[in-house]
Amino acid sequence: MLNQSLTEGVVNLGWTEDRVGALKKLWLEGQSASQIAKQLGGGVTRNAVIGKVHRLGLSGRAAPSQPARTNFRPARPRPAQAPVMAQPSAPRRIEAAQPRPAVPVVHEPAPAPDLPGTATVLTLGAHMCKWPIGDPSSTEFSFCGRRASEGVYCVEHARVAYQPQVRRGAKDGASELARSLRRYI
DNA sequence: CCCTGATTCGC
DNA sequence: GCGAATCAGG
Repeated sequence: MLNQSLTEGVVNLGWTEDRVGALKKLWLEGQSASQIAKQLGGGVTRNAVIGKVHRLGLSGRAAPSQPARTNFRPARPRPAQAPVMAQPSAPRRIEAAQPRPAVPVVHEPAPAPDLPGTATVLTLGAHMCKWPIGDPSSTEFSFCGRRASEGVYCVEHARVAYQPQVRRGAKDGASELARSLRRYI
């Protein structure tokens, strides 16, 4: 069998129509540049993907993972490799953002305050339980939201929050505490 | 420190 | 045209 695996590993396939098509598809699906780069393979980096996306004019999609930065970056103060003189008659103009269809802002419906973990920082009222649910850095983060009775927590969470003290000296008190806390994590 | 996209500019 | 380097930000 002849060697047909010379192209294995890191290879620089160009932007064939196939790959460009895949890029468009994945990008429009909302995949991040790094994810796309990973799937395309061929040693393409996320920078390459982003660069291609811009060249294709695909930038600014419906569901960007994160809002792009708002500040304009002044210039790139890079340690110049060669002291080439600047072009006097070809100043780079600051291109204003191209007019794009305004992105409709979707408002979430008010969550039911009955179920724990449905109150967001926006909907959390004064008398709602402020026990955190989930990872605070996640978009899924929320608060318990039930009626607060003991301080800022509901009855159930107040018991956890205001545990007076661990009975030291008790047999295996630590694991007992851990067990009691486990259901709240 | 992880990640995101944006931009510049040497190649 | 390409993409590394760099930036700004979550």
